[in-house]
Amino acid sequence: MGHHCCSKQKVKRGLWSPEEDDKLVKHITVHGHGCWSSVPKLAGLQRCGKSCRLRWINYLRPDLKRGSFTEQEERTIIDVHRILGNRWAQIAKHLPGRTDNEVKNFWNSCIKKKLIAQGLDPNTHNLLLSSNQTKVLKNNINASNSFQQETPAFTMETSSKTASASDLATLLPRINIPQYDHNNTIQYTGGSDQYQNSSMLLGTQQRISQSDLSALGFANCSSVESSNVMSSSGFGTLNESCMWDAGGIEFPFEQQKTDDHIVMAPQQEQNINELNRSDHLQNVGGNTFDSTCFDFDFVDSALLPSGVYCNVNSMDQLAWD
DNA sequence: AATTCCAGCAACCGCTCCGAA
DNA sequence: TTTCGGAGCGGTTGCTGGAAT
Repeated sequence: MGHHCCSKQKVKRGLWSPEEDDKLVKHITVHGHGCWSSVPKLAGLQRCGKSCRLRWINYLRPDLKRGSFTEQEERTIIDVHRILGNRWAQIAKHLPGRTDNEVKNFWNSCIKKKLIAQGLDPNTHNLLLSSNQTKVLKNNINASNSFQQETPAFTMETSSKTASASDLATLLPRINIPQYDHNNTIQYTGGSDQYQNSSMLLGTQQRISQSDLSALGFANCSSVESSNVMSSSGFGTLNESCMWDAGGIEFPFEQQKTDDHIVMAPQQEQNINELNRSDHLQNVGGNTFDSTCFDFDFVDSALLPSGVYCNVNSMDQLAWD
């Protein structure tokens, strides 16, 4: 059974030969792909258009990055996946030179297992807290003042302790994403428990209370300093000058201006223009960026029509949507 | 050395979305 | 408004090569 598009044609399936690759590359280099369904005929291939498209996108495209994933890329995948779920194409957009197929395979073959080994649910990224696991976790914490998981997905630096952010994931509803106030400084607000707070709120700074931490078993941890916050993109730090430091997680800011595929809805464009005019987006975490290097697919879940970040985390927002 | 097992990866399948007619 | 075809996406399959027995 072939594809719908080629059910009437006699097409070859399975692995591509170097000769076929060569024909496809030559054809696309000279003519572009145009309509994929016509590519095989024009290129002299006994393949269906769909197969040609996949071969080009996943293997033959000249801008593909080869080799294994870096730690930075791995962190990015985990981080974006936590927000977007199995939307591999969207995730791949944060990794220049990587394809959705590549990311998906890497997730299934590597990251998923790593997360499970850390006691994390790869779907929700929350702790798999069976009573036994909770017990083990608490024992580990009590056994060492400096609790640190092996190869944690993220870390959250406190004044003296480092805890896996994933372990704190259940605190999510209590922790807030940073936002920009009228003075162009980042604030984060109290309680995202609900959407009534979701419009243009600029609340007071908060600490993660000792009781919150204790509830998770972090009995020996000091309460998290106000300068440490978790955003929709994971954990980060507000440095002394109130600049957001994503702790190496840079994906929203790495998007290059060459991303000419970005298409904004008129409302989004207006929002971004407003942000630019009011200099809301400036040199955050040492990464200078503007609207053209920002991933709108990613931020639109956190961007209100008013053009102001709200304190609804992206997961909430996605669920809301 | 032969066989089995398994992880990683490339490719396929089937579905949805979107735009044109 | 409906239909149809192309493109894109996520899930799944199956092949391959290396490790284990």
